[in-house]
Amino acid sequence: MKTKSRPPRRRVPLQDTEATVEEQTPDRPQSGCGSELAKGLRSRTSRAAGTRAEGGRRRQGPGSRRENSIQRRLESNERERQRMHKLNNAFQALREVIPHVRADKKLSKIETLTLAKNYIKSLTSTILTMSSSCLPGLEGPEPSVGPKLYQHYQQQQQQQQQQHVAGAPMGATEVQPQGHLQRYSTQIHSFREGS
DNA sequence: TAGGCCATCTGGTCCT
DNA sequence: AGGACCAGATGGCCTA
Repeated sequence: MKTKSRPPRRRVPLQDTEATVEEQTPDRPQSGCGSELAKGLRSRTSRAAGTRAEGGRRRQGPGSRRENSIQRRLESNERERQRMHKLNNAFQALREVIPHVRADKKLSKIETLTLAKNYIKSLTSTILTMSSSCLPGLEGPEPSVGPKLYQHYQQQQQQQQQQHVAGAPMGATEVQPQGHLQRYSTQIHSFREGS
């Protein structure tokens, strides 16, 4: 297990591999895995760009098909990195809202997901216990109770909207316990819309 | 040193 | 066609 976070690894571009040594983190030499293409590319390009005046092949300059292919690959790698960074940010955000015993120890991804699932279950159970009298038909801590709870919330929202349209004023001092649910609802809708 | 965790690259597949 | 997503491979870092 880890006790401290690591600095992000630096990528080593497939092109100009040798020229980018200074990009590497000092205590974190480059991962060799992704460099296979770079190695092959380096050896091949050095041949192509080298002193081979003899022989038939025209030198692969910028704009060639292979150069374009490599460029696309590099762009794809960059997008993939960004995607993984976003995923990791989401994991971090999740870690920060999950209570766990050892706050000094960073949760792994699998621990984060497992704890989050259990946390949601326990919260759902708590809600049901506290409000079972007001939410008929939602008794019991069953796995599918989350969607039911949300369904009930939606019904409540519709009723409130109807009342509002009918002119029934919402009490000015009325407590709004659905703040988080409201956000949850908005988020679900935005996910559905792909935003 | 082994094992766990992670970042990154890569090629395939799906989706828009 | 191009981007998003996914899973496998690889290798580095850290801890027990």
